[in-house]
Amino acid sequence: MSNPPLHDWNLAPKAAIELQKQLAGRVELEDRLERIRHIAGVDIGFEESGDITRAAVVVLAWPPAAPGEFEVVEQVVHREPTRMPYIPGLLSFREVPAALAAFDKLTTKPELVMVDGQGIAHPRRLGVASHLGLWLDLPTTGVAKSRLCGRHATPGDERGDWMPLMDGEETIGVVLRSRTGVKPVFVSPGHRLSLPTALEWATACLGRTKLPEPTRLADRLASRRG
DNA sequence: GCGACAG
DNA sequence: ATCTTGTCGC
Repeated sequence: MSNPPLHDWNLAPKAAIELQKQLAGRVELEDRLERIRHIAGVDIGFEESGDITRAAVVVLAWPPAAPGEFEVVEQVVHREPTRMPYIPGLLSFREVPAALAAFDKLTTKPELVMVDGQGIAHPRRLGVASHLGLWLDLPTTGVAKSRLCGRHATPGDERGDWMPLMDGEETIGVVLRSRTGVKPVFVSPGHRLSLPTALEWATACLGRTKLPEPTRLADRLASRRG
């Protein structure tokens, strides 16, 4: 893949926050997708007590052979020294550099990328999925296991039930019951796609577990299990 | 000042 | 995120 215009990642919190406000203005929430043939899942894990950051990308073929049965086309792992501590709201500065390096190793070019974390459901509308989407210049959607910001009612108990995630009058994502009887996931568009489309793809990629297949497989690989 | 807080 | 065994439930 090409080398996106990287900025300085090692910024002080205050400077990082200002940069997020700038970059948020570049995020596109209109659908701008190519025909989907490959969907990538991305996640980051840590080794050596957190000293090593491990980025994993798994590419799945679309459509699946059978509902919920995806074929893994390619998967890569990239390890590098951890550069930033975890600070709520500034997650992308800790994870995106490693994710970009992992994408550089990728041979397949996905038309859609699912990221473990928030898209625009972020205080400044620049969660890790949005930030990564800008630098990859690819459609991305965020699927997080818990809430960062916003308020919402409890979605129904049936798989597929959802409720909007609101920040004041603004709808920033949806809380989706991805599996009956399990805590819901938080879906929000990252870049180059709308919320309805983000929800459609997150739902379309569901297997029989809580997380959509792209993110679930990347999660396993990043935690050196898969 | 007091909570809340993706991974 | 990560450290960790068994155990409850479909």
